[in-house]
Amino acid sequence: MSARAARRTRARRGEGARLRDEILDAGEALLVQTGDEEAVSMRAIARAAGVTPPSIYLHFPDKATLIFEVCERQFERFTAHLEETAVATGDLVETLRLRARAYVGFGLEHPEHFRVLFMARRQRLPDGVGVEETAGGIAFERLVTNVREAIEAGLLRPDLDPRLTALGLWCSIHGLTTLMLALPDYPWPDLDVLLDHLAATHLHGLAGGSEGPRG
Amino acid sequence: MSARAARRTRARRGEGARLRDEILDAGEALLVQTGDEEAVSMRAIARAAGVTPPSIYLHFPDKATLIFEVCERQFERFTAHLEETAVATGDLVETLRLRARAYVGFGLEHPEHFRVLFMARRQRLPDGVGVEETAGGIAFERLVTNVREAIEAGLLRPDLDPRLTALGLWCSIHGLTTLMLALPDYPWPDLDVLLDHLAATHLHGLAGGSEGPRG
DNA sequence: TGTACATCAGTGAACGCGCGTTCACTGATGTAC
DNA sequence: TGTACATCAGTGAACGCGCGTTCACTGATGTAC
Repeated sequence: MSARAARRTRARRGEGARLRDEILDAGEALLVQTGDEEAVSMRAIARAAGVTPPSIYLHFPDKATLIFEVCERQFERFTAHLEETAVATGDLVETLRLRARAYVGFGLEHPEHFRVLFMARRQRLPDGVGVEETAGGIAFERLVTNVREAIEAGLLRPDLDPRLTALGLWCSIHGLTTLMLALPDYPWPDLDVLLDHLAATHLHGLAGGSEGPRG
Repeated sequence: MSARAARRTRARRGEGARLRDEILDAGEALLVQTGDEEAVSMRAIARAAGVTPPSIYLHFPDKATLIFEVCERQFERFTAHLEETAVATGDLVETLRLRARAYVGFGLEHPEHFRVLFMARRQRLPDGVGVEETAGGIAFERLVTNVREAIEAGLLRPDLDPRLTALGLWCSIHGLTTLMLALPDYPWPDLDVLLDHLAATHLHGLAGGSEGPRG
């Protein structure tokens, strides 16, 4: 049951960077397979990549940098997954629902990836990099835009602040996902029932038209 | 800067259980001080308690059990904090708001405690213990009751399912807390603004009366 | 067409470390007679 | 009032382990002449 990969054929001259990708792949695979961030050691990664530990240092200065890059990749995959799903409809509110479903779905299907992205000790940003430039920041801006368009189209109340409203949606969906991951023993209702309830809660509060709020 | 405690005076006969509490205290303190669950080793706990590592085994069979008990204590403290806050008013909806504020407040003030409670690898339940019997389960039942009473008092729509509604509230508040902890670099709006927005979103959707939902 | 040499992608062995846990023990405290 | 002894709350040294990282090296690949 060793996780040792097939014997690697050594890269040819000028192709040294090939191992770099293989190391990232191995780190990612280990994260998912073991489901344990602590189990992802330099030695385990080297083993999985079919290489000796010192080889990793030809491509990464230390473990922290390696793990950070593995997470970055994951985040890009996550946001790509969200965007793929979100463009599938022209209905702005329906798009919001699909976005929510995709978010929860990713979390439940890739719990360890999700954990690394959002439940890690602290999301480190490299110096000089603003939140707006990160994959996560960009994805959130798309959600803000989605909400703003829904407001402008009259689907949501005109007095809403798009950013605040997007944050509120994010909180609900993120909370649902993390709670389901953290407390798997809880007798959760059916996911569709939960999402429908959240959608109804938000929409009946946010929806424009004659049945608006008293205030 | 050693974390070694003052030299302990040995417990008298029959008072051996004293060290048990001191060990739990030390574990808890370490968790908060270092802010790192991995830094809480048996040796570090022994050091902080002013005792040698083997002494711990007089009171706990292994590390997993010790850490589990530290977390249990934390959870009880957390729920006690929630209940203290929640009984401070007779207004049911206001009580819900206070509950939310207390929840977020606890998370932001005790990030490591909160992390251990909800962001740990997997919340383990001892065999034969149901969720309803845990401190967390009991606290959630109180929230359900709070919501049910608000519905019965006509403060929330009569067609709402109390449990589902309580879950929805929990998701929003828990999501807000975990996101603020996970992404401290994000330019978060003022907490009061956020909570007011979430309250408005939920209330305008959940509130009973003439402006109810179309469905 | 051959050969000396530089470069490059790795290897193998070792470092010092802190970890969870075990084992045989010590020495103060209390009790029986 | 004294003393032998059981009990109890710990101690000190050691175990085997996997970790991140370093260091000197090897040997295949390509290049200059």
